[in-house]
Amino acid sequence: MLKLSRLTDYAAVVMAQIARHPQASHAAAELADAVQLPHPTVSKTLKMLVRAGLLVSQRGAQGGYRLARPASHITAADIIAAIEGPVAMTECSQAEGDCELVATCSVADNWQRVSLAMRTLLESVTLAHLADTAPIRLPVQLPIQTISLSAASA
Amino acid sequence: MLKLSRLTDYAAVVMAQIARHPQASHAAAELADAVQLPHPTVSKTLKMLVRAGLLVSQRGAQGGYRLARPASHITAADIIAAIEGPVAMTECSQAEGDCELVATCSVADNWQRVSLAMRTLLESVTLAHLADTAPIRLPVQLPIQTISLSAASA
DNA sequence: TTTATACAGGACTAAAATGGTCCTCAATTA
DNA sequence: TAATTGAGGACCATTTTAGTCCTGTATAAA
Repeated sequence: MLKLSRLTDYAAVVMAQIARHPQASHAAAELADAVQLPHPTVSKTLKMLVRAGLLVSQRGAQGGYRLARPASHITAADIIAAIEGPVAMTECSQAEGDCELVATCSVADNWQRVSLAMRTLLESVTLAHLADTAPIRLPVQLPIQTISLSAASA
Repeated sequence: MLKLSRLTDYAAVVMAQIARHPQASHAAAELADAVQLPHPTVSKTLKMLVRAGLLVSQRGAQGGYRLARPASHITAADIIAAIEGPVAMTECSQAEGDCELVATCSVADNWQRVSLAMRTLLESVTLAHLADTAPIRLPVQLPIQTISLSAASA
């Protein structure tokens, strides 16, 4: 289904919650309560987001989490990558490319272009967009083949 | 990783193989040999593609598979949907929407817009594109917010 | 009519990913 | 020093995925 994992969904919701109050430090318990999800799960998600460099944490009383950088500089691709690893539609779209069929695979090139387009799309959506209640605008309604996406432009 | 399942990859490769020789009927064994994948697995994939209406099959000697319609009318989204079900990034982007948190979920709207954009992108890529060796062109390099994607336009 | 070919459908298994919980340790602050 | 709060990782149950195989059925050619 080409679906995000549930944890990624949680991550987005939690990040949006923090983004709406960027000054404050948010404890895991507080966030779990705010988004109506179990504490351990939210906590796990937060730790992943810290490791990915999207959040900074502070221990101890009055500690908690806050954004590592402005919401407008955190993208949907960042959040997805923090939980699921890099956005890549196929094995061979990854850097390491451990698919041994690349040689005989006739569609690898074009799948990778599609994959790149998806990544570009996800990079164009920021946390500020997600947290906002106003509809975001996305560049996808043009007829195909009007605009070039060369493989080299990555 | 927002990755396609391996079977979906196989499906794309097999479909491309058929698309390159649209007149002939292709037996599962022949295709498995052509794409260098095990017969049972290719066979399973083919059956799924038939059930999704992307291929038509003929039994018996000289039977096999061929495209149900021209390659230019089969999209990447079709192929993905045939194997993995409808393209939807989040639970709540699906029709049935069995996520009971929608009410409290603050990002549902915008995730659905992103999901829609992804689907649109995948629908704009055809099997003819995938099977072709020429680079495809995709509409994703525009700056964000120049073009509107309203939720209602689905 | 018979036989070989080739797909249909589904059962089945092994392996991996996912979702979720919990425990112990470390840092910070009042 | 005690209370708070995150870090890290172990752990388990469940689901998904990948892959194989078996039995049945349709078709075409001999």
